Amino acid sequence: MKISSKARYGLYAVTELARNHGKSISAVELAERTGVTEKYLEQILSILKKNNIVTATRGAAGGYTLSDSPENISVGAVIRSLENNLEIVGCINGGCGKMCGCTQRSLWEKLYDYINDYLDKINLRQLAEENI
Amino acid sequence: MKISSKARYGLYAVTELARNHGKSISAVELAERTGVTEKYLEQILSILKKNNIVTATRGAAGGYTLSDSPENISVGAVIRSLENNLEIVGCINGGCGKMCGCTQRSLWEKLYDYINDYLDKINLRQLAEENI
DNA sequence: TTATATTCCTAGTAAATTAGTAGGAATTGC
DNA sequence: GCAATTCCTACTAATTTACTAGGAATATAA
Repeated sequence: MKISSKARYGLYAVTELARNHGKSISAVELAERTGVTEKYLEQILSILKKNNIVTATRGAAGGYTLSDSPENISVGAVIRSLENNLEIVGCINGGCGKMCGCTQRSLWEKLYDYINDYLDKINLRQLAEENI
Repeated sequence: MKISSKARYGLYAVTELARNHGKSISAVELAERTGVTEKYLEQILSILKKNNIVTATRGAAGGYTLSDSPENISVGAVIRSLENNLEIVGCINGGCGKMCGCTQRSLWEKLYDYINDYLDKINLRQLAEENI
């Protein structure tokens, strides 16, 4: 149960975009500033684009920008885009008489709700200003 | 960011022990009831023993019991024993001028505190009685 | 129109972690 | 002594994560 580096790297990138809101920053530039390799960061940014967190413009002088102002983008939205397994455990042995996920279901459901609530309360502006 | 099956299986096992508090149950028996293979469950139980969650007695008629009454053992204690990565992200690029974990440190620290608080509020008795 | 800088797309590989298997030694109760 | 058990350790398989790589598509500017 840990945060993937993909999610952390993505959060680095959008934090940097939040600090420069309005400007378009290329993947190369973001890679340099965050210390993540360009190609890997491109993939991460493409996921963020699909999830409408960032907007990309192609061609020379292109790059990435936040799709909305930093205070309107929650850390939760970013993390949910990049973190694959922030999900509930299903029923493992459906109706087989053994123990199954159902005993624990409510436990994990609530836990994930907690996590999401917490992450949704923090926005990129706060993160950029290290005001958490 | 998901709960490992090791942790879930371990929680199955201790839940079953909680339901039969006082009795000693063998790994074979527990494996049968939970649907986890015996050898794997043995390993899980040995970790729980090291963390003083369960007590084992060897030899014929031996088996496992909870080290304390179910209401005194929190789900958090069980999960922390079995889940390797319930931890804070350290500084990744120490003082290198790139972005590092420190920007996000407070974020993840608080998140993990939240998670632990939540899991510590629930004890094995509640889980056994599905009273969550 | 040509060079250049960028995003975009996809396939592949390497590394790490998780999950599970296996065998047998040590211990205990009958 | 035998049977049932925990305990210990090494190994393998499967899955996921993390990255590498190449090049097509697109846009800008000289």
